[in-house]
Amino acid sequence: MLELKDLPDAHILKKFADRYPDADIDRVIQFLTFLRVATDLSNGLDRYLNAHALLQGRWWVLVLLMREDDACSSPSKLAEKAGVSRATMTGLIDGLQRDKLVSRMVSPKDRRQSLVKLTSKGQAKLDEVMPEYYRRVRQLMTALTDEEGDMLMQVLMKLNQQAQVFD
Amino acid sequence: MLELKDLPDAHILKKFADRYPDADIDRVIQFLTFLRVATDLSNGLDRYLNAHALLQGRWWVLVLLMREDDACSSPSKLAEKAGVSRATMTGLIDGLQRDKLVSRMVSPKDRRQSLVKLTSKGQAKLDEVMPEYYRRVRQLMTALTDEEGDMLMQVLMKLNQQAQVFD
DNA sequence: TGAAAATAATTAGGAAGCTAACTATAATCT
DNA sequence: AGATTATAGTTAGCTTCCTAATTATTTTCA
Repeated sequence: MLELKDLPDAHILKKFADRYPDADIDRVIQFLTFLRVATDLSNGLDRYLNAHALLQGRWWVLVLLMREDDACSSPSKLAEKAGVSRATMTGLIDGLQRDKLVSRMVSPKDRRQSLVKLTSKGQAKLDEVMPEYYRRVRQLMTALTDEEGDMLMQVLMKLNQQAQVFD
Repeated sequence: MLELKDLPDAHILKKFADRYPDADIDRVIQFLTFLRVATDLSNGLDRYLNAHALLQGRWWVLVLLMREDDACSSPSKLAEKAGVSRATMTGLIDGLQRDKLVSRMVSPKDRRQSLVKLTSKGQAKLDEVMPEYYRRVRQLMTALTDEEGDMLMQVLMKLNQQAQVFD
């Protein structure tokens, strides 16, 4: 997306502002910086997970399964909770099953449905990854004061309410 | 990643906190909410661009080219500015060239290098997409007060300085 | 009851991202 | 000058995401 270091200089900004008078430079920079910082943090998380032979999408499925009392869910529920399509969830579960971190069986109650279950190997993988993950998130977020943290949440909620502006 | 609507309830949080005592719930929620809102906004931008037969990666290459005085750059410079690998940039340029939005030629000065140039069709595509893009970004970001906008940038810079916590 | 509609999961095909390996060219350094 | 090293770009093979189409099963309702 955008490297923070090379935000456009005044000369370039003028060129864009002349051609596109609706541009609000400060707000565009806020928007792009927001996306860029989030992308960088997401990539950082991926690097950490990768060192444990996991990736963000698959890791999140394990976390969602651990949330369940019986460590069990269905692909469509997981897809909805993870915010991805059911087709994507099929692929994530395929990979996890290949690595034996989850098991898949047909639901006895509804033969259309699968039941995905966290295996003991999957739980062990979480136990390997989560403590250090939590320590690093704490380290990251304590860069913010409590007030900044609260403000950030408030701002995120406001932006979330505007999520349909692009539709 | 995480649906804002189904953040874990107290019962689940206790389960995780018991097993992983280093978890700092509030900060984890801040972190995950940040990634989720950014993902949703990025997907919104993609939906908008998609309606104009563009996608975020390709669109950004066009924007970077328009920033140049001669509408011209090389794949590796573009990759660095866009924050993607050179291999990814090759693919983005392939797609743009197929749609005749950019042209590619070998540099006469250094035969290893390519020169990528925004075509008039590419500029026309930007002129089609950018005004409405700027209006929507303005609409999105004016949900924040000026103070909130300033605070957001300050927070983003702080988080950016911590980008190496996952290494 | 039996046809139509809805639901769950998958497959197919494509985009955008990555690393690692490869080719071609240019620069450097004995 | 010639061998080595560095640089620019691409290719190959992988993951993660998407939409649209397909298959199997269940539900609905005429």
